[in-house]
Amino acid sequence: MSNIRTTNQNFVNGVPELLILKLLDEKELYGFELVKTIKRVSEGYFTFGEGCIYPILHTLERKRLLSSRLETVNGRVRHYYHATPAGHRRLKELKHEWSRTSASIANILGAEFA
Amino acid sequence: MSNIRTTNQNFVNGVPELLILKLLDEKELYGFELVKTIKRVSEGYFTFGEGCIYPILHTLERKRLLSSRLETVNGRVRHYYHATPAGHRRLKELKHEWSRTSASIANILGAEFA
DNA sequence: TTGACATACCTATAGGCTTGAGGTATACTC
DNA sequence: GAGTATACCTCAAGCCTATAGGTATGTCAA
Repeated sequence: MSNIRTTNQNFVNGVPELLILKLLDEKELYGFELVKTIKRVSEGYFTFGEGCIYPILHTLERKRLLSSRLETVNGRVRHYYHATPAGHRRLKELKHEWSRTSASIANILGAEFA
Repeated sequence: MSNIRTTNQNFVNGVPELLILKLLDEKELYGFELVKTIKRVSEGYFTFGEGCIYPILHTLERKRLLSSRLETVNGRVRHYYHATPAGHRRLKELKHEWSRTSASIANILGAEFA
């Protein structure tokens, strides 16, 4: 309500999880790369920091919606994540939920009730 | 993420404020009526309880985005709320924000990045 | 006349999610 | 040797919604 946020604004609740599952359902990415990818594919509109993304990755892995593997590149360790079949199903659910929510709001905003 | 909610689900952050401003920009409503109206116009999809709506009404009034008047009907007091010009402007902002967010998500969900 | 239910207002606690600010460590470049 | 980019991580604070209460009046049926 009182917006002290300087990066993202309203309506982003749940969006990080949706985007993470969407991107990792298609392609394996590591955390740092994912943070940048979300910014890039949204053309700078969504800026979810590492403090937002990393904990979600850990939670989703714990819930077996993501699987991960380690790879060392140039002396630095990368955690690559990928959606599991359960993660794929969860993505479908979230997309459906998003689509219903989005349609409801569009419907209300486009109508006159006076 | 871990959804313990039984009524609304994800993606509703900021939606109550948006809908309140939208409805009260068109027509004067009292709190209790507003709660039912949101449920009705969303065809039961959004169910924001009084514990969610009343505090937002108070905050928006304090910020001069809503004005109110009292009316006693059948011995019961009603607080009628209506959007002020500032509330109208805020609604325009939120609609724009919603539309940008919605478009960004639709764009990402509809594309392939693999 | 009592009890149940709807109306109409309100508050408070708890919980989830994002933000923002940190911290650690390696590699590369100037 | 300092600065910047990479790559991981955690934590406190803040915001918002959900849920569960509480108060009080009016109506209607038993």
